[in-house]
Amino acid sequence: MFSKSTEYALRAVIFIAKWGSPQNKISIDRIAQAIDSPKSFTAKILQKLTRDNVLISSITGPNGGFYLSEEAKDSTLMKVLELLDEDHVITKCVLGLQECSESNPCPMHSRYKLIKPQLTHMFSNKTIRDLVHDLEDTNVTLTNAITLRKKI
Amino acid sequence: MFSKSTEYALRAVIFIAKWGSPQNKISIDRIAQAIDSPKSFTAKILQKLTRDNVLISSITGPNGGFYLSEEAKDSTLMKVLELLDEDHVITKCVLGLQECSESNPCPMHSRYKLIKPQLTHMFSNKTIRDLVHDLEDTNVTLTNAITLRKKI
DNA sequence: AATAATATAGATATATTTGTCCTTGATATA
DNA sequence: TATATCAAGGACAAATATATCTATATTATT
Repeated sequence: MFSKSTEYALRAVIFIAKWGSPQNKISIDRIAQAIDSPKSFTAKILQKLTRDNVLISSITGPNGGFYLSEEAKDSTLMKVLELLDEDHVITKCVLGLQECSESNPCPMHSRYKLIKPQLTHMFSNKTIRDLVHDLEDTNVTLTNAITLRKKI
Repeated sequence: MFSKSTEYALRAVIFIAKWGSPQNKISIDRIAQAIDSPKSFTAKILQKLTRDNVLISSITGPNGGFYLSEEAKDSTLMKVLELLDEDHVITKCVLGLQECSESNPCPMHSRYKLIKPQLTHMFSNKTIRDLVHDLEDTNVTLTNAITLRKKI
């Protein structure tokens, strides 16, 4: 559904939000290992998400790394999609028509219009803080188990 | 959501099913113009869908072209996704984890599992015949109006 | 049999995505 | 102030997706 860039970004943001804080920043090495993504490529993606410190914050130097401010944790994962210009994956016509709408519908429009809001809702109705909180007492994962096994 | 290849394929199959028959085959020129897609590229994609005449049938030579047999019209659009190996767009983990499952869920799993079956259903609960029939008396489109305007 | 119209197939070109590497800049700490 | 540790940024490389072009095979019609 999403590009690899976006998949990495979503996983990274959740990981950073869960384990990072201004007092405990997370290095790109740790992030890439945790979410099983190519390090340098992930670094590039995170750069887009740190622009203007809207979502992710970063600090260089020793004990530097990435974290989310408490304010940033009020954002939703939809913010990630927007910053990467990938929200169109959800919002655009499934048949790729540029002007698909209620008055000029594609053959799938009447059906997809019932699903689209659910996808939007899925990424926008919970703050990152809530999402991470939900995860605290579950066995949820962000890593490919198959990769973990290789590393062991 | 889908690749351009898949978007073109879905639009093409619907168009061919609506206007084509063994007695009235549709040329690639007409298809590409109707669905607003690059001709040669679309031809390549249709080749994949004509393998073994599973979905689209084709005949070379004068008055040749593409059509769907009555049997093929019993298929669903899910068949297009399968033939192009794009059903994973719907079925795979939204965060890109290879082993995301009920027992090893990603943070979005519990939410996406409610939507995934609806997406599958959307592409598999109606035959292409039914879909085309639904379209007969509606103002549904398969073309980018903006492109139409350019051509006029 | 010749011709024209069609899809098929292969080669190539272009654009985009994904990925790596190396240098630079920033900063905490010794 | 020197050094080590971190992200930022730029250049490049590889893989994949998208697109075009040309030649070939098939077939209906003349």
